[in-house]
Amino acid sequence: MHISTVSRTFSAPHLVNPDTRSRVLACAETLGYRPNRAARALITGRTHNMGLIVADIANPFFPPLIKAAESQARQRDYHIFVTDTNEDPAAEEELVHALAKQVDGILLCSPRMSNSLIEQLSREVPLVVINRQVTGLPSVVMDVGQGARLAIEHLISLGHRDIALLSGPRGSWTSREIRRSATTAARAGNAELTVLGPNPPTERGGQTMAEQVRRAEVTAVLTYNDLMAIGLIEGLDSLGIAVPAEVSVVGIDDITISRLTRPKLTTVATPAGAAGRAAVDMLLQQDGSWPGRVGRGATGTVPVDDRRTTAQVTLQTQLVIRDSTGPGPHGTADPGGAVAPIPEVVAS
Amino acid sequence: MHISTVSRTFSAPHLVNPDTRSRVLACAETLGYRPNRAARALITGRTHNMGLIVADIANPFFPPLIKAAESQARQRDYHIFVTDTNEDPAAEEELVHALAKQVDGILLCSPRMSNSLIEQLSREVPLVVINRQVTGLPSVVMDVGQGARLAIEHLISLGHRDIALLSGPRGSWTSREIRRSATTAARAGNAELTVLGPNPPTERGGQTMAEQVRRAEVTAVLTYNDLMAIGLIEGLDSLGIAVPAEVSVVGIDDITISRLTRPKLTTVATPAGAAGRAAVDMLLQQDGSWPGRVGRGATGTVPVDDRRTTAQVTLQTQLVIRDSTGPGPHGTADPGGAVAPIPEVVAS
DNA sequence: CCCATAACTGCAAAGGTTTGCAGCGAAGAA
DNA sequence: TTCTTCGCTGCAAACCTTTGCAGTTATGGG
Repeated sequence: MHISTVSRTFSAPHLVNPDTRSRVLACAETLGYRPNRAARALITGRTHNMGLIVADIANPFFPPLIKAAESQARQRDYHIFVTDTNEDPAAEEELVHALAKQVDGILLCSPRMSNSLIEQLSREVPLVVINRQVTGLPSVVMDVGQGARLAIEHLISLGHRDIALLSGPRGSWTSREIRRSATTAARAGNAELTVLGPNPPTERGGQTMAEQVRRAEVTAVLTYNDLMAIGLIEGLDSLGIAVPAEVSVVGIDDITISRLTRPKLTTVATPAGAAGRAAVDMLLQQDGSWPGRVGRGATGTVPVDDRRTTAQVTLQTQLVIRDSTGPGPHGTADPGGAVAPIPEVVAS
Repeated sequence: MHISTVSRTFSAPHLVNPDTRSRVLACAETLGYRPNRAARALITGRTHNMGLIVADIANPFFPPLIKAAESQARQRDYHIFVTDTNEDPAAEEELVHALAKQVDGILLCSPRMSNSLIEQLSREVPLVVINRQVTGLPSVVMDVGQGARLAIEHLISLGHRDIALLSGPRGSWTSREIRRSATTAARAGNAELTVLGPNPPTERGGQTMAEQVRRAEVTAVLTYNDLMAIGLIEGLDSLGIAVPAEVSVVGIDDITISRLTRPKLTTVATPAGAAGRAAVDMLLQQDGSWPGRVGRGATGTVPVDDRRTTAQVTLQTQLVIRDSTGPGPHGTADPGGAVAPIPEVVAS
């Protein structure tokens, strides 16, 4: 019995006689043999792994995305390797290089690198970016612009005119998007928007800004994410400022705990799970157009414009009104009841 | 210039003439060449990757452990691939197999598999188990037994005599440990311990148990982890039962949010970061005794007793008293002030 | 009975790197 | 000068699969 027969029993079972096949399998069983995926990858050019690089695994925003991506990948017979960059752009680049040859593609989630660096890296390994738009690269973004607009409009309808925005980390596309959208929404509603930041996107980041929020003399705050909102509420609390009685706070993400803190957080829900699934599928689709075992191997790169599709998926967001927002100093402009839920929608 | 020279430039720079070396480097730069780690692994038998399998990445207990392990590994020039099993033992086994040939070893964190399966798998790839003890395998455990004892003693000192334990998932070594220790501690203090479970180790798992906790007519509850404690408090709240006025609740883990909920959670702090670092180091140490490129390759397995060291690291835990525990119906037996902090200690 | 076809199986090259061994020239020692 | 030694580089095998091609045997049609 030849090695190639063994190989075929595992990778193309229909090509081998059922008898032989079961003999091989029995033998493999007793020997504890399993095909070496690394060696297989060497020749097929397909590892059946994909990488997922996130900024901070401890941020509760990511786990649902990760889990959704993992289960989607599993269905497609792929495995996902997750790694964490500690919000460090340099670590991001290094990880892409390290993963490049061990995976068939990488999901870049909320990358902090520059656009040009991302484009450059995309010539080395297929990339899909999440929460960012890079020309020529497939991406899935959650429409935080719309979410920020809804949040600001909600605050304005509650009678708030002096609003602060706690922006996110430098290099975050999402943060820029929120800022842009919040600014225009505030202007449209005759409200003043004070931007405070950039800040680390963590609970601590929000907590330490409480003092500055007080000094800014605003009656409402929109934060880059829920973690900062929760931290801010905590910080305001220890300054003796009540939420929402004196200051209203809106977060973004709708992480699990935002339902568990007191007051429960008003926030913009982002469809993290859907984003993870969509990103996996986009990567798999793009992957088909990459050189498998053909091409120049290790040094083989692909001209950016050769890509079949550079689809952009946009996922809708949705305002969830809970207890951290209340009427502003000028009284409520309208009752501000619960906003009709907006269905999760995929556009391209 | 020969390929082997290029190879040496990257893997053994001191063996090549500085001039040649820089010429190679320059050339590699312009060509965008980087050594193919998969191919290298094929021959050296070392991938410089390690796997980390956790039960549920969305459980805030894991991220600090993951991050600590990652940074420790990075210092040792290793990368960590994290994967999630959704609390599913079958997924655990499958992942070990999938990872086996792509990593130099695997960290099994809170595995739900049977001991015998773990031992069997350990013949295929080096394994270190976290939060579990498996004979013959290196492991790092947090002393939750001690933690549970401290928690029960704390409750008893507050005057509680009827205490419930919300146990964790089936197959969890930690849960058995907690139960064992809590039982003896309760008996020693003349308290009655009612065990309720097994339960999914999530917020929902705690929330849905509120009704049963009420029926059990206890005045205090120890839960398998913080997530369940938070869920339980939520559930009791919606039943109109006040914490800690009517029922005291103690969690285990001291996850970040336990400081942010109201009331702030009394809990047993576990040194997750230290555990992650210790596990990485143990794996690296064990790794030295494994057959690299020698041995029978794909089918090569190692007799369990050939292991150099089967060290067991135990990390101390610590009770953190916050606001979710208060005096029981019989009054406080002692003032129950803050317990002196126990330093993080590594024993073997 | 012969030929075409089908169903398997064996052969060998390829994929990118590492590494023991041998070769080569230069420098130093005798 | 001749012999060692040293520093560097080239050669080729090996790692474990996959896969196109060719070979073998059995089967069915003419």
